[in-house]
Amino acid sequence: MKPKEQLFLELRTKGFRLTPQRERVVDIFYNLPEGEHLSAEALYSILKRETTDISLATSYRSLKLLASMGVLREVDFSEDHKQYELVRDEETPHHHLICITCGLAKEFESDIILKEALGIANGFNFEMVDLQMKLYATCLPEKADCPKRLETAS
Amino acid sequence: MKPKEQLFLELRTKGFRLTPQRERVVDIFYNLPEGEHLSAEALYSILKRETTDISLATSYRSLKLLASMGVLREVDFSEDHKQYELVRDEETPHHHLICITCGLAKEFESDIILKEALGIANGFNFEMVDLQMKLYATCLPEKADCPKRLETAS
DNA sequence: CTAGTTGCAAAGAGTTTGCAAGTTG
DNA sequence: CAACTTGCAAACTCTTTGCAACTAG
Repeated sequence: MKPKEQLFLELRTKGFRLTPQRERVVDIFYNLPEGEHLSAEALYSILKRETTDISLATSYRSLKLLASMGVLREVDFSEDHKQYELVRDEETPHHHLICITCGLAKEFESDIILKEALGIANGFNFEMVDLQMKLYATCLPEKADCPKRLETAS
Repeated sequence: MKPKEQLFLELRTKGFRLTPQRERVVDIFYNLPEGEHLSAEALYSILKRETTDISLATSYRSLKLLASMGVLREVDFSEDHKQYELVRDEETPHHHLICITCGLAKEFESDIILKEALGIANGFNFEMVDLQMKLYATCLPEKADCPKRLETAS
């Protein structure tokens, strides 16, 4: 992703201000392991936990702002919470495998799917803008790398 | 999809009752062109328009009930409204191409995508349960079969 | 300084639920 | 009739917003 300094400059250029809250929000996302996502609530509680004074409203506002600047992307697989992830520059569209047992979401990419999707959009006379696939699954009993699975397996 | 009579029988078997409201809801979905979806609000206003006395709450409740029986499926591409579609029996997982200009959703299937998804789930040691792909797109200027596009095109 | 930002609490949108009255089987 | 459903309105959840106090540049 773009260096933080560049992002901060971009903020100012657009007439926005670099507040401590925004700085921390950016930090959190830049340090988030690739493939992880945060909701406004989750972001809020992380920030609360680590001294940073922030309100839930500001958490929501920062996410919206950063998403509108193309720094974050809204992804929606947890039904009721919108989640946000960092947009990384090298990136090709990626998809999510969501464990219906524990809710864990893993990312993956696929050229085959991408190519097929482009072709399909074309066939409908549409131009593809974004692609999101959600693959709901349960982990197999033998290889239980899903924490919840171990609990429920009797 | 399964014959209405069978569905009604199934209702009774499970201790549910066949109320006029439920009967109409089922009718509406059975007569809906393949690939169309309804939200609770939309269903409610269709039913209101055509004499059937129904409340919004019952509209929500019927959708939930029918979804829990596997008659309807929840699909979520319009951000804020949950939509429901009829589950048709012959069906393979299908996907949605969503026009970001007018919101129109077209359905499509793809063996290639299905096969790829199965393989990927397997690679993660997961068993695929459901697959939903959302392909966001705009229609191409030359072939504007999207109503809104014509308006906005200056 | 002054325009942008924050926190708070109130307002909104979509959905669910408690309850008394009404229906189905 | 008894159990299930309905309509209504109130409650809930997630998110947005108005406003006065605050702050970055």
